[in-house]
Formats: sequence, structure tokens, C-alpha cells
Amino acid sequence: MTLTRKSLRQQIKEILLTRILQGEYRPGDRLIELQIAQEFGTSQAPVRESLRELEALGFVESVPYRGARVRAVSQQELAEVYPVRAAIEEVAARAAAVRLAGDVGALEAEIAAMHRAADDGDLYAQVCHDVAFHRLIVDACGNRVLQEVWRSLRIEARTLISVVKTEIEPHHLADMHRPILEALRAGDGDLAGRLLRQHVEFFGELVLKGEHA
Amino acid sequence: MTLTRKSLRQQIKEILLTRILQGEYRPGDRLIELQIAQEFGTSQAPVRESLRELEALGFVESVPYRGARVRAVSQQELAEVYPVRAAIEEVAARAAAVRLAGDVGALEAEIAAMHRAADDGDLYAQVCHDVAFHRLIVDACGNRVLQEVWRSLRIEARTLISVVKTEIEPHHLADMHRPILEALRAGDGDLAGRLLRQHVEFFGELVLKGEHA
DNA sequence: TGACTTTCGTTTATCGATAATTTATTCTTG
DNA sequence: CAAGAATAAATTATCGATAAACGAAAGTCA
Repeated sequence: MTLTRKSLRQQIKEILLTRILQGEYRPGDRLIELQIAQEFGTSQAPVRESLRELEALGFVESVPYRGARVRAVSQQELAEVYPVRAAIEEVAARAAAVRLAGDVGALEAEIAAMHRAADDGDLYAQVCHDVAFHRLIVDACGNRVLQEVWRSLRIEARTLISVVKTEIEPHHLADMHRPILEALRAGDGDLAGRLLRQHVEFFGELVLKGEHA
Repeated sequence: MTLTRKSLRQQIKEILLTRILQGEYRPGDRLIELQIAQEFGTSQAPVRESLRELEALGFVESVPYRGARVRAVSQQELAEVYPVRAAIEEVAARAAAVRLAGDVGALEAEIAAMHRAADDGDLYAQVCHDVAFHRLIVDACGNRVLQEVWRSLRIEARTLISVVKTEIEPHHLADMHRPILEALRAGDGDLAGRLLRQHVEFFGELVLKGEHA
């Protein structure tokens, strides 16, 4: 088996990203080029390029001659994401209602998975399926630019988990998605869009409340 | 005077970006690393990193072992930008109405500049001021995430000029911005948002019409 | 003592050269 | 003459080494 089907840069980038998303590297942790290069048995160059890409994606921040660190998402930034999410997901839902043509099986499955995770008390898994639900709608809308923008918001379970923690009963959280699904099933884009927007804005409010606590 | 206050990477990136935006490099043009390095008297490394950044910003696209090219914006992509713009600029205008507190002098100036450009028959300048008008609103909204997303859409005069060309009388185009300005002056965020959304959607329709032509 | 300078170790930024890959060209071979 | 293999040319990807910049620690002088 070849370990080098893709470019080193690509491979290193993916490994680093996994580590960031899984919390192996914590926000603020330094990412030292030569150290990483040594670990992977490569030279500094592909590591540098990986870090640059991760920086452009917003997962890492770096200062000239002072290196790269895992970027921390501030509470304020998290709060600022929600109005943008709400606006573009509304657009996505409108378009998705048409393109799905009532085929909401995948969305059903995510809601079911949320309930199972709720039964297991696995909040992380639940938030993952929550994100997946939203992503399915975004992916169904057919607008690539919109999809790109949504991804650039880096809506990750790891970050969102703090929003719902202790605030909402898990099964209730899962059920909150059902009206949206039903509107999509019925092909009512206007309604689906409005509901999804309110849904996202609701969580935005939660973040704002959390800021004062 | 030092030519190297910033890193080479940064300098090269800016120069390349300028060339792309000013049309010196056309969409599809190849960007050959060693050739550019030679031109600037540097090695390949900083050029590579510049290209990676430009790729992340969406101005360049590259294929492994086949190099980088200036990215062409397809008509479809341009059309897909508008619904996203409309949605987030609506959000921006709502927030901007509050934060501007009636201070719309800069917006006035851009409309005036649009009229002057219309008098001069300088369509490029006019579209630049049009973009600037929208950017002022986005910048005024106070949501950094939203600003980042808006910038990532790469709303450039060079691309937009095709949308308005021959379709709209220049002075009329400038005047279309006035109701939005007045709503902002009055501090009516809801109205400003709705007007701006319609305004942007209107141009989205134009693009769609242009597709069939 | 305490502020300023100097030195030193660490890390990034850049370089020049080599390896790997693609594309175009030339050479077979039927 | 066409199809395919082999070769050559161009370019990217990676390497190993050096230069530049930073931060901390040690040293200096009032």
C-alpha cells in the first residue's frame, strides 16, 4: 500500500486538520514546522504549505517569524456566525425544498440518529448529527457558492457543543428539526426557509445569553 | 527605502493579486513558479506560497504537477453569488442602520461619484463606486464574520461590469442606491435590509437573463 | 537594584539543488 | 501511415542547508 498517493502537503494538511478537529491540538497550541516535519519524516516545505492552507481555512493563525498556533474561536465570533448562518441557510432551504422533491429520507435518518445519541447520552454525537442535518440542506440547495460560504464558517460539533450543553433537553433538541423537515417534505420552500432561519437564530440567541454568564 | 519591509511571500502575493485584478493576467493564464521567481529575483518557495494563498482566496486554481492558472469566474458562479450576497447584505444593512446612526455621508459620496463617473462615461469607475457603496454597508455592520464572508465572494468591478453593461442607464443605476441610503439615514434597518436585498436580487436576475443570451 | 544592552538558542523565511511528474516529441513496428 | 513505446523538455514537489528574526537569559553600568 502506498502512503504517498497524494502530495505530502495534502496528507500533512489532512492529518493536522484531523488533530485540530478532534481536539488533539488545542486552541493556542503552537505548531512548530520543523517539529512536525520531523514527525512525518519530511522537510519543512510541505509542512509550511499545509500550515498556510490551514491558515487560509481559518483553523490556524500565524504571525511572521513567530509561527503558527491553533486558532481559538471566541464567543463573540461564534455569536457573529449565527446571523450569517441564518441568512444563508434560509436561502439554502428555499432552494432545497424544490430540489429535494420531497425526498427527505436522509434528513429523517439524521433526526433519528439525534434521538439515538440522546438516548445514549452522547452529546457530541448528537451535535454531529445536528450539523449533518444542516449540511444536508446546504448540500441539497445546488448553489456551490453558498455551499462554499457555509463551509467557510467552520460549523463544527466541537465548537457548538458548548451552545446546547445544559441549555436544552436532548430529545427536544432533536425534535426542533422536525418542522423544518416536514416543510421540506411538502416542498414548501418559503416555510422551510423561515423555520430554518428562526431555528438558527434561536441558537444565536443562546450564545448571546451565554456571553453574559 | 527598504523594499523588504514585509515578507517576500506577502509582497509577491500582492503584486500577483494586483495583476489579476487589473486584468494584466487574464483568466486561464498560467502562473509558472520559476518564471515568476526569476522575475522578482527570488527563489521558488515564496512564489509557491503566494500562489497557495491566492488559491485559497479563490483567485487562482491549481492542479498537482500541472501548475496554477488564473481562475475564470463562470457565468453560473456569478449567478450563484447573488442569492448569497442578497441574504448577507440584508443582514448587514439591518445592523448598519443602527450603527451608522444616520451618518451616511460616505454613502452619499459614493453615489455622487457614481454620477460623476456616469457623466464621464467611465463604466469601470462607476462599478467601482457601486461596489464601494455596498462595501461601506458591509463594513458598517460590525460583524466581522459577515465581512469576511462578503469579501470571500470576490465582488470585483472587473467581473460585475458585464452585468450592467448596456442593460441599464448609468445615472439610473446610481439612483437605484438612493432609497437604500435614505432608509439607512432614517435608521430603518428593516426597510434598508429589504431594499438592499431586492436591489441585489435584481442584478442576480440580470445575470440569469444574460446567461440565455 | 533596575533599566538597558548583549548574547544565545529556537524557530521561521528563504535559498539553491534534486527528484518526481506531466506533456510534447521522436522513434519504432506493424 | 497509424498506434504505441521510448525519450526529451518543462514544470512542480520536495529536500537539506543557510540567513534572518524573535524571545529569553545573561551581563553591564548608573
